[in-house]
Amino acid sequence: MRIATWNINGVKARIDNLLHWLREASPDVVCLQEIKSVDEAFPADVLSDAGYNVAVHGQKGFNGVALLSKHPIEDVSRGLPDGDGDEQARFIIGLVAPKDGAAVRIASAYMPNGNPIGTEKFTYKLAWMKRLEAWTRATLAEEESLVLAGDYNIIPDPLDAKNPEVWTGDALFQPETRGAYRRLMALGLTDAVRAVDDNAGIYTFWDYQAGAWQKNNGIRIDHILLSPEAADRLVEAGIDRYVRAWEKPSDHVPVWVELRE
DNA sequence: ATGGTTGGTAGCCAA
Repeated sequence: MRIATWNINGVKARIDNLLHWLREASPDVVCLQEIKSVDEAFPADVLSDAGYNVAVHGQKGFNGVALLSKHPIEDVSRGLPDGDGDEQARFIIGLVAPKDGAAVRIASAYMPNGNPIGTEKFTYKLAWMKRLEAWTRATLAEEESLVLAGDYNIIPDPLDAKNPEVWTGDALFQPETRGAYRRLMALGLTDAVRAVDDNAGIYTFWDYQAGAWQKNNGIRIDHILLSPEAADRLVEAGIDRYVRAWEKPSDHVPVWVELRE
């Protein structure tokens, strides 16, 4: 099963790119972030015509996440399922069950950006990470194939930025942010891309400004994290960076994993 | 060099 994640920065502005990439890459499941759409305006019809079931958790103007799947999506939850609620639409999870294959529980997560540091936005980011860690700890006890995919808005390591020194004052690279990510990973998750390639220079985001793409001034902030049961099934992982060179691109590109049945 | 670009929305806010 091929599972991808992509922050598309507006589903309405990106629908042609999305459909084009779906035809080329043909993923089984796609975790979308920053759809910037309410549920009613999400283009479920054209995505259904393209062969995908849809589960959406949207809001007006900002944020918003969705799951697309060639297989049925069951047991859908919107928002982090810890009962605490959230004014911002940042998490959706469902069980994807192929007819003739093992099921995978898959989340599409859009972590808070957290900038600027020293404000309530950064506090919200750290609180959100803490909630995710607590929920993940409890959920890993189920010993299922679990895939936590999304835009983490976290640069885990200096290797994950072309110019790490320019990110020192940024919420994406703060010691508290990286510490929260390390605690999450220490629960026993596997970073799928790093499991197959530990080289520098692997990025998923290039800013629109100052010619970042042309200079390859990128960062790696979109991650696919696997439970031990899912990691046992890991075949391959990759980043579709060619999508960043298309007309009207998102500032993020798709990241994907292939899991054996 | 504290810049500049995009999306959603209707003035700026978020990234």
